[in-house]
Amino acid sequence: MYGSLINRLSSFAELSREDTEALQTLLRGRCRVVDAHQQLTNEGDSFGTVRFLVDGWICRHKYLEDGRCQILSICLPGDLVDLEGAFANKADHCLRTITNSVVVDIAHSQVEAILRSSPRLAQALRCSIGYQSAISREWLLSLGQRTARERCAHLICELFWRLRDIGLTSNAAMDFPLTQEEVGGAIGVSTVHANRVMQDLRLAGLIEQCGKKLKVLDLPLLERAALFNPDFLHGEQIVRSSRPSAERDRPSNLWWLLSGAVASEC
Amino acid sequence: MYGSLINRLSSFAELSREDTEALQTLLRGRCRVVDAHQQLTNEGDSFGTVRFLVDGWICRHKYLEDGRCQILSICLPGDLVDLEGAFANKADHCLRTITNSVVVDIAHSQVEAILRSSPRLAQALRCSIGYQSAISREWLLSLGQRTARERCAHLICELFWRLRDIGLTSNAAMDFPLTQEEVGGAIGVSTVHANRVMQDLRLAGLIEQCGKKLKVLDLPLLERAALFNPDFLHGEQIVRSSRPSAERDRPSNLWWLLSGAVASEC
DNA sequence: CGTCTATTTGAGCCCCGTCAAAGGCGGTGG
DNA sequence: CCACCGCCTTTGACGGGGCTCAAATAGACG
Repeated sequence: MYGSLINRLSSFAELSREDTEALQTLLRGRCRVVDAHQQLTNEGDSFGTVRFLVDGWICRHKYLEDGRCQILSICLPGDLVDLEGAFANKADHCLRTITNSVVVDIAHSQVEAILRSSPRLAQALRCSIGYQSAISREWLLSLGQRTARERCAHLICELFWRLRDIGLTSNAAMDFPLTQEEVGGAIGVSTVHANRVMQDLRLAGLIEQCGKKLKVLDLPLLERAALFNPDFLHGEQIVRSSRPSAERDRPSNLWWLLSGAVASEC
Repeated sequence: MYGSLINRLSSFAELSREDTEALQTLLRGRCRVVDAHQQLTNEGDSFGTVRFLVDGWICRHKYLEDGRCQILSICLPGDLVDLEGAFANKADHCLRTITNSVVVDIAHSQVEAILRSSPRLAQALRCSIGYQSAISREWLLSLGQRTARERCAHLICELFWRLRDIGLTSNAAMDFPLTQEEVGGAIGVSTVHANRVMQDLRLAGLIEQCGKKLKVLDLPLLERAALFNPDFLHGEQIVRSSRPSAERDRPSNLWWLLSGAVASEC
């Protein structure tokens, strides 16, 4: 049940048996099932809890006053959804399920308890924040500089790698529950144009779609069409595997400093 | 000398006399002057220090392999530039000065010391992170949904409000050192089109430019042309003024929790 | 006063948005 | 099992926003 969540966090830090068990205890019985296409959060809501996405796809999006809507990011199983809660009090954007989803809302005090008990989980969450902001920067680059075709290819590459990292691909096949309207909202083009671009990628033999499934027929070519740099998703993991454990647990970065400052008040 | 920095941080938390003095002591004699258009950081650099922008304008930007380049954000005096250092080990983007600038590189240990001494400074930095990611989300919305004219107007509004918040406007006038190439890089259009759009705003009587100065002739109209929502920049400040101090200093959010977890290791 | 950079202007083209309508496909009810 | 309905996908035509190439003008600086 929590496999993808554990997988995701494990890719950021080597979780011990106690860590995963503590996580499972925390989540057990708290899961909430939400139907597809449900609004989870609205602009102006305050962050009361931390939210884990255990299963399903969710998107964060933001409206212009005239109704235009941009998807800011797509959350996959294992993602921590309300990271902004750490740095702001009110949401400036919305949250909506794409598929049927399983989410867990956890009171801050409980996350606090479990994080206190495991520096490795704290490390995993820290990496998760860095990971998601790296993706945001890549989306800025996409929306500003890539063509619609490149953006679409890039989105598919990103989702493919992210799903692969959490074990949700089988060979070259993956779930792809996004409607073309959602693809358009993510890559900043109209629904009609999203359709034409997806068609183009199919006709070029790069991908194949059947229902809500997508198969990557030629990953190298797709990545070339996307100007995709696979490293951008794996900055954290790379660090993980290239450094001895002791050093990795004591990163010389701001996180520690700011943490220390706050901790001094306790 | 450090006025804008103190101003900026003061807008996020009520700094005491000791806080500002400690900041000044930390910065005194460490300032480094950098010419305009200098590369400060390259992709792949590791984050060794925390960096404050004391004076000047800096931009963060990211390249596509074929040379296309998108500006991710613009840093103004008082901004903390290397926030990513808290969440990643290597930079996935670059840093370049727009104007002559004054920056301070501070070793992590020293920031740690000063933050330990002041929870209010830690609060200010936390808000700074939230502030900057709110701006990033707005840029995503801009690049994805606004037209070039709206994006350009929005950029000007954003910079105007941000400069005003740190006391760097006089009435409706502000510095505007961006070349049209940089404007284009920020709003995701070609230099030529950035020129036409700026001209359009001038002809519409919304702004006036003279050298590196820009005057907002009709702020309400400019904001309408930008679909600008002034709240988006002031989420943190609003919280600040609408809550009693005691409660504000003890935000019930993730920041504390993650901090606590790391602190438990010390 | 010459040089370099930034701004401006024009022409032509193509990417992509809009509008409109025609399939496809799954689900629901009879 | 079929008919119907709503949602999603697909297709076409047309117009406009924005890109490219190219060249002229204006400023900044030594």
